[in-house]
Amino acid sequence: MPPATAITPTREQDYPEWYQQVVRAAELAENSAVRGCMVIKPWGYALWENMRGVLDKMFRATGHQNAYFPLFIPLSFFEKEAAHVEGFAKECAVVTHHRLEADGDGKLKPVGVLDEPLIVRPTSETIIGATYAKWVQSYRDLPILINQWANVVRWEMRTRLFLRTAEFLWQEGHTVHETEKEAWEETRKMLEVYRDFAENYLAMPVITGEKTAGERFPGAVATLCIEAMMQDRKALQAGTSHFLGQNFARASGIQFQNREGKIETAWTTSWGVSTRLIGGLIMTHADDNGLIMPPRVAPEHIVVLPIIRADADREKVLAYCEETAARLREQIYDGAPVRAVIDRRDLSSGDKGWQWVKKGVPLRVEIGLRDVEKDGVFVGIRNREKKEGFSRAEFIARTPEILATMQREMFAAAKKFRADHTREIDDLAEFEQFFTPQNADKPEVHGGFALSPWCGGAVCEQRANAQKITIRCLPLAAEKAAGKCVFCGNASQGRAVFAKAY
RNA sequence: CGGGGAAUAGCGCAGUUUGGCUAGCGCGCGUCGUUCGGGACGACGAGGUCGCAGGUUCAAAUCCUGUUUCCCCGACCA
Repeated sequence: MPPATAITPTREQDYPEWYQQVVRAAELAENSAVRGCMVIKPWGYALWENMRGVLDKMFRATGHQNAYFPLFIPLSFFEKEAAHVEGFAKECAVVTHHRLEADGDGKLKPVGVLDEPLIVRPTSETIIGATYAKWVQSYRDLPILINQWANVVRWEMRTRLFLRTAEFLWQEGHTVHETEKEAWEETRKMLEVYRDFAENYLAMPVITGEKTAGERFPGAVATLCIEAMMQDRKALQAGTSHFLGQNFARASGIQFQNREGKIETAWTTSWGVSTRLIGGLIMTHADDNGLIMPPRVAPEHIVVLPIIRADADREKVLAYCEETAARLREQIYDGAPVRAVIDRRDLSSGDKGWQWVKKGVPLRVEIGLRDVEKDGVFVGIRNREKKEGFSRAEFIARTPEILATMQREMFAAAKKFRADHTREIDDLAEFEQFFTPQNADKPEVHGGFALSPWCGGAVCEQRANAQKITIRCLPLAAEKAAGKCVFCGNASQGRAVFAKAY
């Protein structure tokens, strides 16, 4: 007997373990021999490439260019911004030597101590800032609008595939502006790009908001973020856009002569999303049978599965599959040809089908002799229960629409889930009850987003933190006069999103 | 980094307490045959320096020391 679900355990039985099993069953990534560092497998990397492709277009459309800066940052650069140092020092990988020599026992040991240690970038504000300082002399040199696709390293104590790895892939935008206003506009504009991408491509609803002082990027004046709700109702910070004020410009010496001929310090921003988004995508959409890829970023839209009973049928069925795949590829979905593959592997059809279910390919098209004879196809739509029969012509013609519908349904389902587990809470007892599991020994999935009035005070924020609840953000859309702080009863600044988080 | 658990074939595990024949099982993998529309079956077969390094012993997967990696909880964080 096969298991009732393709993934064991189910989300309800053991959510963290379910997550890992989905990553593995979908062949997205696996752990490597290096502590905290993952191998991203072809299916996972193809997903990342699609995500990257979309984001890259969006960055270009908003006037940005790509460039590349060094992996290593001289320690002295890093020391320049005090808050930044404090925030990242504990998780820096440091290069102290530049040569290996064999010792007597046939082992290699590092020799050649560097005069100045290099840190492996945890983020690139300082090295890019130092470069920009040379590039900027006049207001005519501004703005600088640059993005970098790169890997960064943060030596985290506890890692989880995609969600928090020691090395991860990301993009980091770094911009320089003449005025505070312009830098703020950039910060908000890029947050909006992230929201657009998360919701319209990943089908992952997000709340846009501003971080509290305690949750801010080290060295930033303000950090804006997009926050998503995972299926265990915890929050995931899915992207950030920082208004850095003049802090980093001052530290790096980014100055320019303004229109009046006076020397001024520039205004900078930085913004990033990472492979963590893949973790978010999984925890937003995957079910107990594995991953479900949102069509717009799926590595393949369709897998064609030939069902061959007898050798005599093989040629006929395969020819029909080929023709079907070719005609599918002539269809345009989301501005590009539909991505379809045929899985010719000689495996039993059930096994093969389940592999694709777990990988989350949006549409599985099963084709056997029966379909060939009646010019039909039998289609599994990954976010639906039942497989459906179509005439071939109808299915091919409707494929773009089916994919678009699926994308829409996935977003709607995720949005409903979030709404179902979001509550406005004004009362402290209710607040605490909301975040307390019924079964303390083996906590069940509970809680969600509490929209509660907050006075803006760090003391009240810490009262929440003590219960592992954090203020995810102050939503940009929040109404202002929202009553009394749920903790102290003082006048609130507006409702904050409280949640347990990754 | 603190607490807990783990590492034996690709995956999941037994064996370790009480050291002792040639280290087993299920799935997967290979070949052949029968199959094939929601996880097929039979026969034969391949695959392991028991995480790594030391030590104790006539003898180590098993005992001791160190170390690496993974998982869970906590602190920290994208």
